Amino acid sequence: MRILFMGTPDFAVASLRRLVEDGHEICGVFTQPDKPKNRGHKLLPTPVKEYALSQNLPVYQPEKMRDGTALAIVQELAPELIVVAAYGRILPVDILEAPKYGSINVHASILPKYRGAAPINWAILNDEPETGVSIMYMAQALDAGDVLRVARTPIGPEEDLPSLWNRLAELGAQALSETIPTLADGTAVRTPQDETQMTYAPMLSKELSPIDWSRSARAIDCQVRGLQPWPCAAAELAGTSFKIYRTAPGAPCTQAPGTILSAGKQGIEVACGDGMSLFVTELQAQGGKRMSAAAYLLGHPISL
RNA sequence: CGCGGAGUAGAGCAGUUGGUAGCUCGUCGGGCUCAUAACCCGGAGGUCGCAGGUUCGAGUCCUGUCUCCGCAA
Repeated sequence: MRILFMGTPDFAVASLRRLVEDGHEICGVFTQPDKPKNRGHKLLPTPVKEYALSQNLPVYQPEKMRDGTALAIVQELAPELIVVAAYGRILPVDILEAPKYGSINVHASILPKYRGAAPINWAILNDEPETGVSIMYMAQALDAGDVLRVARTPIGPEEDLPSLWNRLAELGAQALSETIPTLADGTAVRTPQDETQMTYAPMLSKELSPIDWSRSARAIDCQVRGLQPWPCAAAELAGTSFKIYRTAPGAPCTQAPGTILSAGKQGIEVACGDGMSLFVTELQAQGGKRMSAAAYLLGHPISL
């Protein structure tokens, strides 16, 4: 099938790679413009752009989606289908409806749950037992189109975002690969989303970073696992601020939330709000590297 | 050239006004103990990111270069 692909991060690369491997004709790839946002003022291509160029696929990085130029490109490429995966932009309806088979999206949640920009993060933050990917038609409202296929996967009790992210990227690519033939032969089944069950997974921000030790140990652990690789959970311990990358369940305790109970090989044990403690086992100080709490303590002893 | 921090034993750090490199952990050997992630004794392990320069002498000063990281996005 003649496909126009749109995506930006490595999550999308998995799907694009699969389309290429499946032998589809990729007539073009849309990805976000390179932005000079990195340290040192460097322009870095998006992961999708990098992969597309390696495959000699034509890359387009329109600044605006609604000034007509993007639509003109789409019309010239004349795709039979548009596949979108984490593109990061809202597409106007005239683009969505341009191809013969319309436009479908790979979304990392079981719709109608977790519509929006950060579904994987929020699934972990909310301590969901499972999540998945949905392949759906794109409609005018955000992530609201009819669902074509769903694939589910359990979230491990200690799973962090990078792990789940990679698994869902592959799951999404697989589901996408399975869906496209059903569009071509007309066997695709469209299931409207149950709007009453809809929830949003809004974009993350640094405001989510600070750890509130009065929350339960489990909730904080989810916060730590779900906010990677950005913005990361953060906390001040013994007068120094840290990014917290990993924690482990502790034991019952009676001290006030936020109290440091111990600091040693097992990590830094902090009292939480539900009468349980939590071991901070992996962290990063400002300007420092990410390391185990035990290693950090060797050079920066914390006296209780 | 967006701001800033850092590169010293396997790991995390210290090293004052330049004078033959220390700490904690780990590691190896020995000991104690019913036992141990505990404790005691002893040992190994570093051309101090790289390249130049100043100096009688530089981890410590100067210049250049590479790499990593925090902020900001």
